[in-house]
Amino acid sequence: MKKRITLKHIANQFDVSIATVSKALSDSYEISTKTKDKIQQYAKEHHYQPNSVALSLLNKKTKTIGVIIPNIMNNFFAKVFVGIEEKATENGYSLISCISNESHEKELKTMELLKNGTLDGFILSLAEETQVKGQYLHLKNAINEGVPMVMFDRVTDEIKCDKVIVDDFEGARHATNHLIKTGCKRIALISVIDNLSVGKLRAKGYEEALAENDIEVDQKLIVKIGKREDFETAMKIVLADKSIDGLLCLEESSAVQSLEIVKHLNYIIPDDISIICFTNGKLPQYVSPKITTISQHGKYIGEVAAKMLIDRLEGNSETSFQTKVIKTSLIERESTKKIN
Amino acid sequence: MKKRITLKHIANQFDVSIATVSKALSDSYEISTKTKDKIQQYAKEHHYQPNSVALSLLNKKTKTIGVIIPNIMNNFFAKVFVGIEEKATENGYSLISCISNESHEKELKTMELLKNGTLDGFILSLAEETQVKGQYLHLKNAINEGVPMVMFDRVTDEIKCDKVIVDDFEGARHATNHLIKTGCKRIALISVIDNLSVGKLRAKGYEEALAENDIEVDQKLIVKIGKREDFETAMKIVLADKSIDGLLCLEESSAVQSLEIVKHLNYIIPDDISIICFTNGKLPQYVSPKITTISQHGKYIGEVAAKMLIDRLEGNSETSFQTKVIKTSLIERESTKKIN
DNA sequence: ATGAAAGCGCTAACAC
DNA sequence: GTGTTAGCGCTTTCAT
Repeated sequence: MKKRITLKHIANQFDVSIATVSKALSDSYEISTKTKDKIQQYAKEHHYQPNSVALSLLNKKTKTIGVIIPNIMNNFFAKVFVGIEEKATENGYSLISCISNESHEKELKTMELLKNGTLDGFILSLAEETQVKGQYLHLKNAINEGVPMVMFDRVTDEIKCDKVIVDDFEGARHATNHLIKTGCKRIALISVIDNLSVGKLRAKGYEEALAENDIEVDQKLIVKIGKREDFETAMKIVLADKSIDGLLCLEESSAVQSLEIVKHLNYIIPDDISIICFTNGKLPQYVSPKITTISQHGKYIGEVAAKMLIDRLEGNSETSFQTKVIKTSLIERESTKKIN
Repeated sequence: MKKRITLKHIANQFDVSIATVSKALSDSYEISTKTKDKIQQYAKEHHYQPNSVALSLLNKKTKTIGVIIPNIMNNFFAKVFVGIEEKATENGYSLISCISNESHEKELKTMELLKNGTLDGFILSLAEETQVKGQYLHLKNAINEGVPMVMFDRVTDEIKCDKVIVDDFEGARHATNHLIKTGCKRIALISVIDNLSVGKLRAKGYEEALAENDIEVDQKLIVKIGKREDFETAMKIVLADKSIDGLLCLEESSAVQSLEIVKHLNYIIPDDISIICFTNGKLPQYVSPKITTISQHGKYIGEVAAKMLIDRLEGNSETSFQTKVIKTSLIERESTKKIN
C-alpha cells in the first residue's frame, strides 16, 4: 500500500505544526481563514483521510461490531445478517463478521480473538455445538469483562445480556392451530433441529396447540431426525401411517423434501395432507405447490439486534438487559387448505 | 466496556517499566526469569490481551480484509463468502464485510469509508448498478492509492488488479453442447442478468456452441427478461414456440420458475424439454425433477480470492496482476437426458 | 537485567 | 492564530 498522507506531511508542507493542521481540517475557529483554506485545499487534493486506527486508539472506540453467525447459507441467518448490516451502516458502524459454522471451537476462538479492542461489541447466535454441549464459558467471560453483547435466535438463559428472539413457541402453536382449523386431525411434527433451543420451543408450541384442542399427543407423530440419519428413509417410515394428514416441519429443507416424498406417494396436497414449515426462504416459494410458511422476520430481527447493541454502546439503553420477542407471521400458500 | 488491562497497569503493579513488561510478555532473553515469571503469571491471571488497535497503528497493518458482496441472499455469493472466510481465518485475517446490495452508491461509500487504514486490502465483486453504469472511478482511485485488491466474478477490464473469475463462456458452451448432444435442437437462452458481465459471457458461450454445431442463432430464442418484467408472462410467450426443446437458464431462480411453467404446460422433462441452469444452489436440487446445473464452485473461488489477496499483502505474489479462471462443472441431474 | 525515549497518527488542553 | 505537550497502548533501539 502506497504510504498514505498524514497530518505530519501536510504540516511539513506548510511549515506549521501538526496541531494547526488538525485544527484547520476540523475547521476550528482558532485558525485563520487563510491557513485553513490552503490546508483544506491541499488535503482535498491529496485525498487526505484521517487514519481511523489512530482515532480508534484515541477514542477507545472502533465503531465496529463483531457478528458471529452459525451458517450464512441458512436463509434465516442470511436475512438477519442483511438486517444487521443495514442498521449498522445507517449508524456508521462496520461489521467484522465470522461464520462459526456451527462449531463451538470456532465460536470460542473468534470471541477470544476479537475481544482485544478491535470491536465495540458483539451480536451473535449460538453454534449448534455450543448449544448441544451447553458450554458457555467464553460468553460468560466476555460478559464479565463487560463486553457489550446482543444474542439472537439461538440464545441461552445462562448468559445475561440483551437478546432478540423469535416467538417460536407461539409460531408453532399458531401454525398447528391453523392446521387443525383447516381440518387436519393427525399432525406430525418433523424436526431435524431438536438439539437447538428453538427446535425445542417449537415442539412445545405444537404440543400446546394439540392440548388446547383436546388432541392427545402421539409420540409416534413427533419425529426427530438426526443430521446423520437418512431423511428420506425416516420419512417414508413415518408416512407409512396413512392417517397422517398434516406436517409441521421445523425448517424449510425438510419441508421441501417431505413435499417431494408425499407427492411421490400420490397424496394430493393440501387435500390429503397439509404442510407448514418454519423459515420463509426461497425454497418453499419456488416448489409446487408453494408451501405455507412461518416467517420469522429475519431481517427485522437483525435490525432490532443491531439497534439494541448500538443503543447500548452509545448509552441510550436501560441499565437492565432486555429480551425482545419478535412475533412470527403465517404466510398462507398452497400447501394448506383455506379456513372454511 | 470495563477498562481492559494494559502493559502500564502491569508495570505499575510491579514497579517496573512498560518496556520491561512488554519484553517479559514476549519472553525476551533480556529479562530475568524471575521477572518474566511473575509478570507472565499476572498477565494470565488478569487475562491480559494486547490491544490490537495499538498494534495495528504500530505495524501499519490491521490483518483485516474488506469484503464487498453484491447480495448475500444469492447462493453463489454466499458460498464465495464462506470460502473467503475460511481462508482468511486460516491465515489470521478478519473480515470486514459489506453488502453493496447491488447499489453503486453503497459500494462507493464503503470503499471510501474503509480505505482509511482499517483494512489491509479488499475483495469485491461489482454491484449490478456499477456494471450497468460503468462507473469505476472509486476503484481506479483505490488502485492508484495502492490499495491491494482482488476482484471476483463480476469484474471489469478497466481495473488492473488480481482477479478470480468463473469460466462463464466455457460453462455455457459446455452446457449448450451437452443439450445438443442429448438431442436438443431448439435451445432457448433465458437471461435475467444480461446487464452483468457474466451474463454476456454466458450468452457468448451459448452462441459459440451453436456455431460449432452449425446451428444458426435464432434471436427469438435469446430471451432477455428485465427485473421489472413479469417473468411468468414473458416465459409463456417464449414457450408459445412449441419447437423449443431445451432451456439454458443463466441463473437458478429463472430455471426453477421455468420448470414450473413448463410442467404446467404438460411437457415431460427432460423428454420434451431439457433444462440446465447456472448456480448450483439448493433450489435446483430440491425441486422435482432435479435440475442439471453448472457449478461455479463458489466456495473455491472465495478461497482462491482470499489466498491471492493474502499472498499479495504478504509479498508472496508476482509483481504483475493475475487473473485466475475457475472452470465450471456440469452436474447432471434429472432435467436433462443422458448421453446415449 | 532494566529503563528511557521515540514513534505509529491523531486530538485536546494549555501555553504563547 | 499558532505551537507545545501529553497521551491513547504498544514495540524497539539504545542507553545504563
